[in-house]
Amino acid sequence: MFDRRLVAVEPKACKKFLMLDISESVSCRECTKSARCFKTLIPSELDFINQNKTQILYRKGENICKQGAFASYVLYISDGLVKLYLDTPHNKNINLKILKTSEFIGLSSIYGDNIYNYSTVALKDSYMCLLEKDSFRKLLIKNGSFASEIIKWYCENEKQLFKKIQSLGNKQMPGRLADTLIYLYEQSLLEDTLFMHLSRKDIADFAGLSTESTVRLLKELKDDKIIDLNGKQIKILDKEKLKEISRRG
Amino acid sequence: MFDRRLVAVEPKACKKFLMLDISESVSCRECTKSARCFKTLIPSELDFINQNKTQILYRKGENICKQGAFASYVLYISDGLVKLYLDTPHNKNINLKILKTSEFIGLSSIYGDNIYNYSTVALKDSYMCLLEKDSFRKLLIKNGSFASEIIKWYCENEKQLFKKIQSLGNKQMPGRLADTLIYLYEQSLLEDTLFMHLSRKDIADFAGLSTESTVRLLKELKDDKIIDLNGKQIKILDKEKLKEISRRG
DNA sequence: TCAAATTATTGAATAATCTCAATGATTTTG
DNA sequence: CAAAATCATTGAGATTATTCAATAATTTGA
Repeated sequence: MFDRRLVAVEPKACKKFLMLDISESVSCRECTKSARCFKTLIPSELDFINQNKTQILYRKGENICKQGAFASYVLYISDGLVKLYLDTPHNKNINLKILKTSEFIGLSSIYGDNIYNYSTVALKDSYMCLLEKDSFRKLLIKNGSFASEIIKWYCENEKQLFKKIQSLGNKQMPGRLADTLIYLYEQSLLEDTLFMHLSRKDIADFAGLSTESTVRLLKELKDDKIIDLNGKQIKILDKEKLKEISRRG
Repeated sequence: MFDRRLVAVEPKACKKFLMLDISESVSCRECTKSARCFKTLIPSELDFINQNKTQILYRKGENICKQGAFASYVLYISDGLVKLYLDTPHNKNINLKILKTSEFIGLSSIYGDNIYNYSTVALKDSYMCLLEKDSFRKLLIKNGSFASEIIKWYCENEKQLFKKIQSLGNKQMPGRLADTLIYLYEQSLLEDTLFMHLSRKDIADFAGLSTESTVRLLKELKDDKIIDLNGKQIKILDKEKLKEISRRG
């Protein structure tokens, strides 16, 4: 899976700590978890990235990046599960995405304000590669195919954000929750422990609802046999009906 | 400004018609309205774009692209003013952006689904360059600096969308309207006729409110001497207070 | 393992926002 | 220019969604 030769530093010193890579990490050439865009790189370019990266383990619950913080790296999930969200005061965040192995975090810091525009937190222990922004930038300029793959990512990303805006902007509670459940369910197909890592508040923050409203609606959906609730585990029994609810708004 | 050698075709035949370019349009090499990214192109690349573009005039009120429609071109505003919005049923759209001269429309169709993910409408008569997607793609691959400039655009774009999500997702009416007014006011500094082209419903659709709520809140802001209303014209008298309202949500 | 802390659930009251309907103002069109 | 159409404004009532408070269930940590 990933390089296991990692050692925890001061495991009891504080609740949230980093595991530092004290060994040679997997080189980019041999990495089996590489994103599609890396396929466009020639070996010397891969080596170049390899020389400008660090591997780190983030523990479950740790913030990987924090909205507003100085963005020194582009992060790449070499193996993990991450929640991406917009930070707001009053403990009412907006969850945007679940990120899984082989996805980037903080791409926009390459050319943006040099700060992260969102926060991310590890939903389970996650191994990350930290790539230097400068190196990344150099590669983009040198290799148009690589840059094109990044642009492809942005196209998809934009589409997702539009969907979110549509959902928040003119759907009512049932539609918003349906959108959320459909999204999370699809993610859970790729990462079957997903729901075990999500609280009701997490789901509420995805849908832009209060936790209480979310709980009530989930119960209704259960009573209508559209979903099945079993503790944190959620299963969709009638996806068509959910989609219909999503459509109606 | 732009090439005036344009002739209306069948001006009385239908309310909405295109003016077709029956002359040589301004070549990309000489164009003074070019986006920053075009500066990264060498003359032969500019000529290449030039050979693969068409110029068209869209009349005020005409749809330039329609969400869900087949996306054959990337559009570039050579001179104009455009509203970008998400189409929804029940006549309740979400306005996302005001686009002005030198901005792109439909960039994401380059690598996305081959359909537009949003609609755009000309707020005033607008001259557009239609660029072939294929040519655009070829340039991206060939010229990493060009691609990097496009990525820069995406970074900024993403930031704006996050802002929108924050606003819709956890601000109440006053905060959402304040965000909208601040945004539109800044745009109006660059295009002073802007407000004359916007109805109350347009403003409401930017803020994600009903038209009636928008009207009521605008009146309150006027009574509090935070803005000045004069028909369609809106002026901000106390930007700090508006920002405070935006912050409070 | 047990107590403390956190998370989930439920109901009732409250607040936010929208819809509908009516009227006035402005713009468009023949 | 006058009628028609569209847009702006206002109030009242209905709807949607949140908050607060209380309790139950689950998880965490010593």
